[in-house]
Amino acid sequence: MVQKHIGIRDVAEAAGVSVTTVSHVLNNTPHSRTSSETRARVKDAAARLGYGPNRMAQGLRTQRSGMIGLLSEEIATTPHAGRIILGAQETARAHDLTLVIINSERDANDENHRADVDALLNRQVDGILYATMYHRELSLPANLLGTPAVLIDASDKAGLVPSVVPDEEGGAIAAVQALTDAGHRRIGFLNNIDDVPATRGRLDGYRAVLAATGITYDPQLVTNSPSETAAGYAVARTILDQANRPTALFCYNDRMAMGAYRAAAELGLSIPHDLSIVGFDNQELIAANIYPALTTVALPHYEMGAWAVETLVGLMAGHEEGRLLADQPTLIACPLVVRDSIAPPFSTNQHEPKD
Amino acid sequence: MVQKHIGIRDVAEAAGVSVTTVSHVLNNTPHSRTSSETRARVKDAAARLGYGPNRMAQGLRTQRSGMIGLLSEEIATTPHAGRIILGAQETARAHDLTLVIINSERDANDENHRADVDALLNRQVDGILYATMYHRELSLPANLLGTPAVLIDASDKAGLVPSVVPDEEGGAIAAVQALTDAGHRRIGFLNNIDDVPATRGRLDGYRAVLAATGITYDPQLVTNSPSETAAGYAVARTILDQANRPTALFCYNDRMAMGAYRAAAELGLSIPHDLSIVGFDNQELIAANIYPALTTVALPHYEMGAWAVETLVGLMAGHEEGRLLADQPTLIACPLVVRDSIAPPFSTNQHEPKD
DNA sequence: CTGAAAGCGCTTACAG
DNA sequence: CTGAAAGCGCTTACAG
Repeated sequence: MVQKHIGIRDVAEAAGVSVTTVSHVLNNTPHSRTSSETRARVKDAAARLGYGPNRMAQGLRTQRSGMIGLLSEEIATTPHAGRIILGAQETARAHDLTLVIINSERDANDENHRADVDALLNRQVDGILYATMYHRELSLPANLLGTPAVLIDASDKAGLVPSVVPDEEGGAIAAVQALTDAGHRRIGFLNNIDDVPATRGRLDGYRAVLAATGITYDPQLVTNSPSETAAGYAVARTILDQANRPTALFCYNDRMAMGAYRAAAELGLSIPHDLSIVGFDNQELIAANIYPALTTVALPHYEMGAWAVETLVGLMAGHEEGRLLADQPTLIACPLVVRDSIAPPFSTNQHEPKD
Repeated sequence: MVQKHIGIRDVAEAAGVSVTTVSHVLNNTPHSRTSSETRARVKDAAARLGYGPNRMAQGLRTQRSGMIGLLSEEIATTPHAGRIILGAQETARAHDLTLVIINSERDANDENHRADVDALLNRQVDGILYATMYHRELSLPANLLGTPAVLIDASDKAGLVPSVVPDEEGGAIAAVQALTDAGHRRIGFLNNIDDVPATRGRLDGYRAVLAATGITYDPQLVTNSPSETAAGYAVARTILDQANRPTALFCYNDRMAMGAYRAAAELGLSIPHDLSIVGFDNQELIAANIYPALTTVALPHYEMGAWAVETLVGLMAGHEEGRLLADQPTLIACPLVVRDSIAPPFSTNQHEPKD
């Protein structure tokens, strides 16, 4: 039942050649010549026996494992993780690289991170991807610096390692512009309260659109609160209770938008006709299932995973461009995902106006 | 900068002993004796140099890679994936095993699956975890059978490989019982329309509670529709429009429950006072953020991942118990997660009755 | 065009 | 109690 695993020697025997020759033809070794007749015999034998090279032996010999490690924080805590992994995994596979995933502990300290990196290093990974599960700045474990590495959804305080992050400002611009394009001038912004890049970038985007459209920035319309549904509800209630209330709300994330939906319902405001709402994150589960479906901005998780692997591959090949990328995080666009939560202001009739 | 990677020979030199001795003390080789003085010197040298064994060399020599492969379908399409991975990954780590993840294509056919398994086999994984992203029955690629393997959230038609699945019936019992315990007798069930184990199991659970409570099964109260929010809304509207409408709804999943929430709102029914609702899946993003927060049944993804690795480890060690598990899927409990969507029927006052 | 041989970094009988 | 040596399955100068 358990047939002995077949190796390169078995192929050589079956083809009546040396293992050297088998290796040459199967790897297409450059500068090696083999008669096409021999090549055929070898390939045939390999296929017939179902031979696949032992990657550990290969790796030991070539000093390249063909594996890259993905070190991620809270892999499962966030619904985003999957798409980063998917982007990294598919791109890795396209390069014939295997992705090894290691999850760092929730309350990981520097020592834990060191240990995680060491675990990967002992596995002889050729490079390391370091992903955090929301966009932030961090200082890296020292042992990461000896190996090709790239950061996902995080940037390196010291600017030594290339990193890729979402273009928060651009995403906010797309969101708010969708609102101004629909004719809104009084636009509330339920911002996060944490001092993270997303909070700053999305505010910048909001202000940029206002400025470009000639709308005066009104601090009354901007709030900072925890980025949770409950806080979103509370803050939306407050902001919508103003005499001259906004006709549209830009929410820091989809969960806050969910809270805003509830506030609107309680106030008898119909979305989008009495109130337009745009979110951020594009958490499908919420955005696509809430009623009406939420127009929001997508975080480019898949793309960041893919970009990171491509860049890592370049670094591993010793390309210099990779190193040049290190001092500035690379921004990936956050596209607007249009659903049903935006309409022109005061469009009290149930049907979209045809124009 | 790039210090040459240190190997066992460096440690041997530094400690003034042979590599054999280093290997013995670092691995705690059974039946090997080493003076405690030597042991100390070796350990000290290893620590000082920051030595970690090259796992590829180790693996090549011992014929065990210390890696297990997780083959998963649609790793990122579902929010569940993360918790399966997390459970598997943490358990693997506890056994000093590394998890290698490979994502099978969305429209994978048998040939693709064979190729995925081969990729893992070439990596010399010691065992394979095969996860589908929703509970179903499948036939396995032939090349999987030569290696220790266990199925997650899926069962093997041929009964050759151990598998772990959620206890759908038990979960449904917990859900419906929560309703009957609150005093409900007319309980609608918005079931899925697909013929999958969850559809059958959850219906069985529903009927079991009814039978145990002496409530006659009323087919009018049970629907089959796609398990989406929109269909959940439509079906809930219909079922709640009946003259003698149910006082509670058991929903196949949280998305359908979300649709039911909307139907209730439109009909002016306040949850939970006019209508109690219980869901299934415990998709945090929905269940915890919807208002009122949804009482639902959790799928034991983390636990399934952990169980699978434990079982795989047993299989790899050659334990016979593992093999015995193969003919019947192992069931893991689906616990009820109590939130705010259940109340006694006709509890029209806004405050919970104190008793 | 083809092959014999060394060696990647370990572990493990075996000898002393 | 300690060490010399073989060998895991490959690749790659090198020789012919």
